[in-house]
Amino acid sequence: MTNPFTPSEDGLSLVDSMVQFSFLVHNALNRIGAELDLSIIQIRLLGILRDREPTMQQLAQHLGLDKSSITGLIDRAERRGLVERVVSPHDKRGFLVRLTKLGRQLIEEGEARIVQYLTEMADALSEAERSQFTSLATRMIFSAQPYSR
Amino acid sequence: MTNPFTPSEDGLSLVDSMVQFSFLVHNALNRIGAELDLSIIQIRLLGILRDREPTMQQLAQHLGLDKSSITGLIDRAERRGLVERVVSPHDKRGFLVRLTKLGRQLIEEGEARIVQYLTEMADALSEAERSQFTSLATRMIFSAQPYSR
DNA sequence: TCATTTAGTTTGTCACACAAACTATAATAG
DNA sequence: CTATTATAGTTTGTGTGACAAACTAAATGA
Repeated sequence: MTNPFTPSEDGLSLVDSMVQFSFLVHNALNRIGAELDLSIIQIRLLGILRDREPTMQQLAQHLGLDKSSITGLIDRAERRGLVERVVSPHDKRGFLVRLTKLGRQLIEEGEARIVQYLTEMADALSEAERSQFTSLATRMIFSAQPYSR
Repeated sequence: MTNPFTPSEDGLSLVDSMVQFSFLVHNALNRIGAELDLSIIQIRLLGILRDREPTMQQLAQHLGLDKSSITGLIDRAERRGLVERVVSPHDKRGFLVRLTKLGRQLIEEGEARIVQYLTEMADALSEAERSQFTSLATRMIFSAQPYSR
């Protein structure tokens, strides 16, 4: 195996290409987020809220985080006016978390930039190759074991 | 565009598949790292050191971090005995950063597990499809603009 | 009604990232 | 060959993000 964590000049192995591709996309999300003052976890948060109004609990599950992490995440987003806690109609202990107008604008702008950048990135491929890639990646995504050991 | 930040059940768009694939790999690195008490940034650090003895400066560039972040990163790794600072022979201000035996063992074990998991993930594809994927991903990697705006 | 879950917060701890100010050495200009 | 400037790295201060354990208040249910 060649070192998968540093760019070598050519001829990547399968694993190298998977890792480096992942970092490439991840770094792009990072930088695009930074332009809008959003971290990756905040992008994911707002992305989830785009079409959902989950409880804190459900957010924790969606994001794979501890509930105590969600408190802080929502606190900061709420302080910035991106999100609001709405007391749950059927459970006075809980909240529903909802995007504000500002939050919606921000995530829409962010997603637009992400789509643009990633689409440009995929311009290196032909149309046929792009759907090839989509199909191969999708198959790995849906067959992947939720890593355990 | 469908929401790229939450798994939908099927028919991913190109951008969705890129983002989700990236998260899938990233999460795997995270969890595998956690088994060995390594963060992703530490995995990258040790990975770089596998075949290099860079200065702090050069590490900052490799990792795309501020030099002050490197100080802390190396401090923690050194405290754990994974890495050592060696005074640079030609510049008494600087250091070379070097893997210790323990550090080398750890990154080798980590990389082995990463290779294993990602290889399994790619088992969803045939041999021909795997090289397809490698080639497509590699082309995107090497043609990617270092995102600017 | 009393005991137990459940939802979320608080507190404390740590990693990571940055920027600005700082120290010490190196390099360069006069 | 000194005086200035640049460079390498650390320190300090700030903020985000993550976790675990202890806690509060509401809901459930025996």
